[in-house]
Order: sequence, then C-alpha cells, then structure tokens
Amino acid sequence: MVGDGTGKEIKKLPTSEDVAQLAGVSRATVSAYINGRRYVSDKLKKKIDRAIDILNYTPNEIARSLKLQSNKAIGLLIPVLSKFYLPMMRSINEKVHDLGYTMILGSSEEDLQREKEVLRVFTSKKVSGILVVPCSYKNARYIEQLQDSGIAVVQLNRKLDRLEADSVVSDTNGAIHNATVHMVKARNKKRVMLMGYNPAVIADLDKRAGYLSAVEECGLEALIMETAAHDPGELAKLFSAFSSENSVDGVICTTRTNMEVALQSLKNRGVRIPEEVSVIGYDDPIWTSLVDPKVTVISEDRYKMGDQAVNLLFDRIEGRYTGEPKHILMDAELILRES
Amino acid sequence: MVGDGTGKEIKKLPTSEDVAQLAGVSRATVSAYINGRRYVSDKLKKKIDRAIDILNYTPNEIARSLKLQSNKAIGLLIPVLSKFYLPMMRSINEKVHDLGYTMILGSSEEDLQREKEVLRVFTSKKVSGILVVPCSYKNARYIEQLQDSGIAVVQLNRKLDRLEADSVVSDTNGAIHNATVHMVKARNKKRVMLMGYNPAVIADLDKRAGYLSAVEECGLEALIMETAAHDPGELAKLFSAFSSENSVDGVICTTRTNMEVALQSLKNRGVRIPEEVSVIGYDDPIWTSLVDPKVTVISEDRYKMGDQAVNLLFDRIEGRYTGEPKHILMDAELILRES
DNA sequence: GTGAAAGCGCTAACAG
DNA sequence: CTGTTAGCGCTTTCAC
Repeated sequence: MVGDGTGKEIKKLPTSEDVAQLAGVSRATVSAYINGRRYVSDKLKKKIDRAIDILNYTPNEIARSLKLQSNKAIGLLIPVLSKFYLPMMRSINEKVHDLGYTMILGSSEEDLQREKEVLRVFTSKKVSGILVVPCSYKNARYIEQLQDSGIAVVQLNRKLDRLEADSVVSDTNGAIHNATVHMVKARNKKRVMLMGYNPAVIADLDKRAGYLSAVEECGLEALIMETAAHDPGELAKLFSAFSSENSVDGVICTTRTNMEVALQSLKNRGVRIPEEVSVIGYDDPIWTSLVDPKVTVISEDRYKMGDQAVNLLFDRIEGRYTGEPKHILMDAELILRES
Repeated sequence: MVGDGTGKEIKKLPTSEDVAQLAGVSRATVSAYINGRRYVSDKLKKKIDRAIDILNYTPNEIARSLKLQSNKAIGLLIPVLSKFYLPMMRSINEKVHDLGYTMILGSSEEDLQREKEVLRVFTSKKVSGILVVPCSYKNARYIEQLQDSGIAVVQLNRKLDRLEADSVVSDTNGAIHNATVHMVKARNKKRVMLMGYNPAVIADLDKRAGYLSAVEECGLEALIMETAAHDPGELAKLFSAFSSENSVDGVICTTRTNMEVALQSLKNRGVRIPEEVSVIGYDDPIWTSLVDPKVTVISEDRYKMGDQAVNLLFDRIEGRYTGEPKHILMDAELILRES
C-alpha cells in the first residue's frame, strides 16, 4: 500500500498461462474450458475455476480478437448525437450487451470525410459489424468494400439507393401522406401546411414527397414553410415566420422541435386547436398526451427500428443469413388524438 | 464479380508485411515510419507511401493494441441512455475523435451488477481510460482495482465519497439553494415547493439538501412533492398531484421533465406565472426562452462537464498528471427570465 | 539508418 | 480427453 516515491505500481494482469500453471493444466485446456470448445473433465474444471477465482483472471479480449481476426464489437455511426437517435441507441445497446458485444459509437457530423474516417477507425478495430446512418452517397463504394472484407453492414434510418446493404427505414413518405389526407378528409381542412421542411435533410425529401402527393390527390394547394439548420437562431426565425402566418387551417410538423414551435406559437396567439387550426405533430414524447389538447402525432417506433437493424446485423455476423440485402420499411403510425 | 456458388469471397486485408515487401523494406521500417518513432530516409518514405496507397493498407489496431497492451479507446459508462447525458456524450465524442481514440459506450441501467459487468468488458478490451457515472457505492473498490491496473478513471456527474478518482460534478446543491433563496428574497414568495424529488436518485439527495438549507435559512416551511421512477404512469400521477396543489406560490422543479409537467399544469389551470406562482425550471432547452412567459431555469452546462471530464481523463492517460485525485465542482447557473 | 527476431495473450490444429 | 506448438499483426530491442 505504501508507494515507493515513483508513483503508482501497476500490477500486471494474470494471463491464461498463469491460470494454467496454478491449475496445473495447459493453456489450451483453460481456453477450451472458457470458450466451451471441447470437453473438459469436471476435475479440471474445478481446478481452473479456482485458479481463475484466486487470480481474478479476465481473458484479454485483444489477444482473442487478434487470433480470431474479429472483435466482439460493433460500430454505430450516426450523423449527430441527438435525441432523435436515442431510442435506436437504446435497443441496439441492449441487444449488443446481451450478446456480450460492445458498441463503439461515432458521429459523422454530416460530413462525408469524417464519415469515412470513422468507418476506417471501425475497421481498423476489426468490428464485426457496422450500423450506419449514412450521410452521403459518396461513401457507398467504400462501404461495399468493407462488406467485401467481411464486415456486416446495415443501414439505419436512411437508405442509399446505390448501396447494396440491408436497411431499416421508416416510411415517412407514407406517414406524412396519410397525415395530410387525414386532415383533409377527416378534419375537413382546406389549407394544410407542411411546416419546417429542411431541404438539406435527406429524410425531409421523403416527407415533402408524401405531402405533395397527398395535396395533389386532394386537389389542394401546396403550402410549405421551409427552415434551415437546427440552431436556436433558425428556430427563432421559424417561430416568428409561423407566428405571422394565419391563413392555414392545418399544420403538419416535420420534427418534434418544429411541433413544439408550432404549438407554442398557436397557443400564444390564442388560436383554438383543432377548431381553427388542426395540428399533427411528429414524434411522440410523453407530454403530447398530457397537454391540452392532446396532440395527434406521427410516431415512428425508433426503438423498434434499432432493434430490427441490430437483428439483421447479427443475422449476418453470426452467419444465419447470407443472401441478398433485406430492406425493411417500417410503418409510421398516426396516433389520433385531439389536436 | 461472379460468385463461385459458395457465397462472398472475403479479401484478406494487407498487413505491414505486405507493405514492407512491396516497398522493399522491412516491417520495422514501415512501423517506424507510420508511428514516427525514428528517422526514415525520404526515399524509403516515398516507397512506403506508395505501397500503402496501392494496397490501401490500414494498420491493424488490434495487433497494435496487443503489443502495446493498451487500446486507443475509452469507455463511457452511463446509467441510462437518456437525453440528459447527450451534451456530455457530445463533448466527449469530439475530444475522443480528435485524439484518434474511439469511444465504447455502455449503460448500467442503474444496476450494480450490470455496472460491474460493463466495467469488466471495458477492461477486457484494454481501454486506456473510463468515464463513469457511477450507480452504486458497491463498485468503488472494484473501480480502484482498475486504476491499480493502470486504467485511468474519471467520475462524471456523480461522485462517490469512497472512491479515490478524479471527478467532475455540478453543484446542484448550491444551485437549488440559490434558486430557492432567489424566489424568497427577490420574488417575495413564501411557500416555495421542491417539486419532483425522487429519493431513489443520488443527485436528488443534493437537490433536497440545497432546498432544505435554503428554506431553513429563510425561516420557511419545507414543501416537497415526491415522485418515483421516470415512466409515463408516475408522470401522470405527478401531474395530477401537482394539479390539485394550490397553496404554493413558488415551484422549483428537479428535472426538465418535471418542469414540463409543472408548466403544463399551471397553464391548464389558468394560473398566472409568475404573479400567482413563480416557476424555476431545471435544464435549459431551447423552448424555455421561446415560450410565454420565458422561464427562469437552473442550467448545468453539461457539455462543458463532459469536456472537463475527458480532459482530466486524457491528462491521466497521457501521463501529464499523476497526482492526487482532482475534483471539479461546476457551478450551475441560474438563468433569470420571466417565470 | 535499417533489418532480424522475439514476443504481446490467445486459439486451434495436430499429436498423443 | 489433454498438452504441445505455431502463429494472428504489430512494435521494439539489439545488431549490423
């Protein structure tokens, strides 16, 4: 316990050799026992257990990975660490943990170059698989190379047409389409706006498409309020733009934050919801069912998306599936409430 | 491009040996060049660069880690993947990426046993350091063992008294104290409630303590509304309990969600803020400055907390600091607005 | 200034 | 059934 003036003493960790020695067996037997790769007699098992216990031995995963040429780890690459991805991260984290894998997290920050960097790091760490929310078509070729080198890849939340890899995305196009039609047919609204469309976001293209096809189908005018990046300044601009808009009787919000902006603005102005203006929000946080009026929302089950994706990934990693890419399109639910 | 009926062909990745061979040098030289460990003549550098390029060589980090007995990775262990930790994750992710490290993410789910499991996995992967939001005193000894074996450890957001490791926590005690006093002295409120206290959460003990010391100092009655876990059911209970409470003239919320509940309830009831009831929220999401009235909040700069923690960690990892544990207590700011 | 060779801790043939 | 042995790909003394 007393130092020698040079700082901490670092205990060298025990190796399988140490365990073998103490148990009076060979390293091979220790390895076989730990990994359950072949029969080991009860007597030796006991001895080994005891030795492991005494030494407090933990296998060195690095050495194991080097030998096996694969790491019990998967990489998760998302554009930004935002709350949007949390539900997916949760389901992924659970499955990964249950299977004894670890999750390496990286963000591309929507930057093509950085995306590639992170992917490169993942591969240098020999991850068994990668879950990626791609940020650019440009890396499709590179990702296919990774697959060729034996790394399983699943696209999450965004799907590149030119990338031959499993994918799990939600049907935002259909969801927005249905929501718009619902406003018109069931609520009898005539001037329905798509609020908060951001042309820089890949997913928003789908939302726009769904909206446009719906208004066309209903013979109405397309009313789109654009916005830009997700910083406070832009949000304030959106807030004031929306607040001086009083010709619409229906609002479809493209994101959760935009829904907050819209609701806040309407309440401030004393606009009655849904009599004067009907609102359909995006995403379904707890409070949407607590507030007055309870708000109708489009809800993507992102927890489940993550779950599906990680299932596809492990099907590949563990060799249960080796065929053509599977593409899962998840329905986004329209949760009807009062707004 | 044409398969042979047996499925994918997996290309073996090039090794430093391949590079050396192609460049006509030895592995030692390749290694030395890549890591800048010793002088290499320009001529050889060129050759090596060319070979690396041709082969598209990426060093195998696993082999590197085995040799060096340390992985360019750090582990981040948080209780749950909630939005509370996102700002910290962002700053940590940035620094880690900049330094060429990777971040392994794990969650304890507030479970003692699982916390230990995750820590064990981190060590088996030979992470260079660990950032941990501890969930129990019980693992303090184990964590100290990790330090003894050479792994740097920094506690984040929560600090165990009996754990000799660097820490970065925010001064919630002081923040709640100040907020309470502010309500009484500056707003002239007499019945100030601490709303949403959850005795099961370590941090809430501090909040309670700060609140109690303040009401005592002001000679007021302590009014604490308790709540339990973070599920929708409990939240609804809290909402209704708070909604039938009309004897208070000031509310201090313990979390962001609780703030949403309180504001929503007061608005529903048509209670004027802050004339009838003054509200101080916790956490500072964008909308707090957009709504009417703009809400006064206690704001922990969690991005900065993560930054500080990761700085301490790398000071240890890279040997710039080897002394006694450092404990950073970060001020939580009271952002005065209208509520 | 550069190369040869040993070894990090583990697994998997191959013997016995 | 269990032990011996040969690497996995890299870094690093130690010679040249």
